[in-house]
Amino acid sequence: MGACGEDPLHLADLLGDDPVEFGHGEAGGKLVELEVGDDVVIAEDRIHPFYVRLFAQLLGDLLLGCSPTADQDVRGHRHILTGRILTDAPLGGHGDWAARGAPVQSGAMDKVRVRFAPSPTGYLHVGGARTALFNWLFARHHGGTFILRIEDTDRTRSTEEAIEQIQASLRWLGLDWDEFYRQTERLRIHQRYAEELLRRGAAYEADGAVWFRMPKEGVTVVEDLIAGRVQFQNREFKDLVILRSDGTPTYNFACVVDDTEMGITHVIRGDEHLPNTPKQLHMYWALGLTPPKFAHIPLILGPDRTKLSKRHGAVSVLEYRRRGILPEAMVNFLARLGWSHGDQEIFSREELIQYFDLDGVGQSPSVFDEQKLLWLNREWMRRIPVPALAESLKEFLVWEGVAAPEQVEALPQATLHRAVELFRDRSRTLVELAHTARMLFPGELAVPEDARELLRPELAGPFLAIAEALEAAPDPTPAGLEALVRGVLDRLGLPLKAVALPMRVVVSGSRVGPGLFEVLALVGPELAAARLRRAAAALPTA
RNA sequence: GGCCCCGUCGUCUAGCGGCCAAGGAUUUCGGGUUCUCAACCCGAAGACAGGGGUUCAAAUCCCCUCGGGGCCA
Repeated sequence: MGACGEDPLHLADLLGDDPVEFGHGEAGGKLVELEVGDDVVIAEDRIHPFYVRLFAQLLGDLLLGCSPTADQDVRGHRHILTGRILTDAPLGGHGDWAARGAPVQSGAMDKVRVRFAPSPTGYLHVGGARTALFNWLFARHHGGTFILRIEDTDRTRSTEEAIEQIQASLRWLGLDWDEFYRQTERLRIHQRYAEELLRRGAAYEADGAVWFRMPKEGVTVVEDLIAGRVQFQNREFKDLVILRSDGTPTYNFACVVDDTEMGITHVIRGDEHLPNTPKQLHMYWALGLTPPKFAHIPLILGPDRTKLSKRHGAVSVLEYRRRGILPEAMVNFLARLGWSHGDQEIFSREELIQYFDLDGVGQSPSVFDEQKLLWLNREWMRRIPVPALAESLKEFLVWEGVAAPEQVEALPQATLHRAVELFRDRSRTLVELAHTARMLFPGELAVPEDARELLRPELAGPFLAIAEALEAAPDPTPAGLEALVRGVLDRLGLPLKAVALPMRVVVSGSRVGPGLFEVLALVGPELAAARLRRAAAALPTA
């Protein structure tokens, strides 16, 4: 279409009379005016730059037909799109801020938009999860938008399964995303930006690839929200490939383009990306764009103080789920790794959202300490409402082979709830809780090694007497059973101490656990009696 | 090898020049309580990497060294 230089074209002319519904959610709005001349101007305060760009993509051919213009000094909430390069309207930002080393102080800051951008080459590990969490918390704290962007440009190593895993991990942690993208779907956009760089002379073609020109003298200053001011000597830089000969973008370039296109305001990512930042800054500047703010968070280390990786054992988020860690505990733990709020240790999701900000993030790397995770997990086991915990427990009962699904379903809810109440104080994980719950189900309980010597032959008589009494128990409550058992023991002239521990072992399969009478009531007098009888028969004969 | 980042109890951290003979949490070890375990309560042990400055005063600011890590080659 040859709209350039001709009469202003109104949106209505392109799309009919009605204003177009555009975007969704809070960021959505209505386009009221669109002119195609030297510039395309969309005037609508409520619309976010991202959607403007999205729309521009729809009109891509039209825009590409225009003669490009220089970037405008954009003011207010107006978004000016040139024929090829699409720029947003950074509020109060000016191109030379980083050169001067002064962070952008925008009076009316754009609504926060952050992203988590994993490459789908494997499961989500705890380091990535922490980065995702910090981004999510930052977005939620500021009422902004959290974006999940899959960096799947490396097609040989990216898998669909990994994408599923990452999403499942984030969902489990309760980190919901507002927008979702995949990099491979955006190739054309990357190429368009590369063309713009070529046109501006900031890039050149060689060996079939497109190279970005890096400055070779002076210094580049990165004003990091966490690391502070970091200077790089430009003589260290070499030109870098931004588009490979096959047309795919390289990491730094794709990152800049996507962050621009998505209107990212804060790039919160791992410290390992800090050396990439000056390269990215120069690309923003070459494009006439105001860069987002950067916040590089210190890495998470393994016990050997090297970057956490597979070598350190369990690092997959879903692996911790399988181990019976609660998402509440994991989130709490991850948040406290590198971030703090005074002396507080336990944070609910709501508190984290309320308190989290970048000024609470430290500068030094932290070691992933499973001990503390386990402690937090038990704390959360005690805080979560019993019905919810019981619900989570059910799948572990099956996974851990404690009971068949139909057995789990057959268990009275009151029993399950009571069991959770009694056991959770003594369990650090749902897995432990599940194993403790084995006593609830019919079947033989193995006598643990450390309890063998408790089962002495002379207990046969008392066991049988108690079993008999239990079979006729009039009151199956803990108090009722206590009275019953104490009565039998009084008749036999035995102190409770003499049989309590062996009984617990026989009835529950362990020498540790809740109060004896709680256990009897929980297991039920019938099952308890059966176990006592079988034990009496199996006792070693003197 | 070059560049960059980091350095408070084993671990997570508070500390942002005087309130610190360094606080909390976890871990470990004692004690109390109980039929056992857990929980709970009380207690113990445990750190400003080292050296120079600046200052009346430094864990806090500056420099060097050492140590650890990351990125690139």
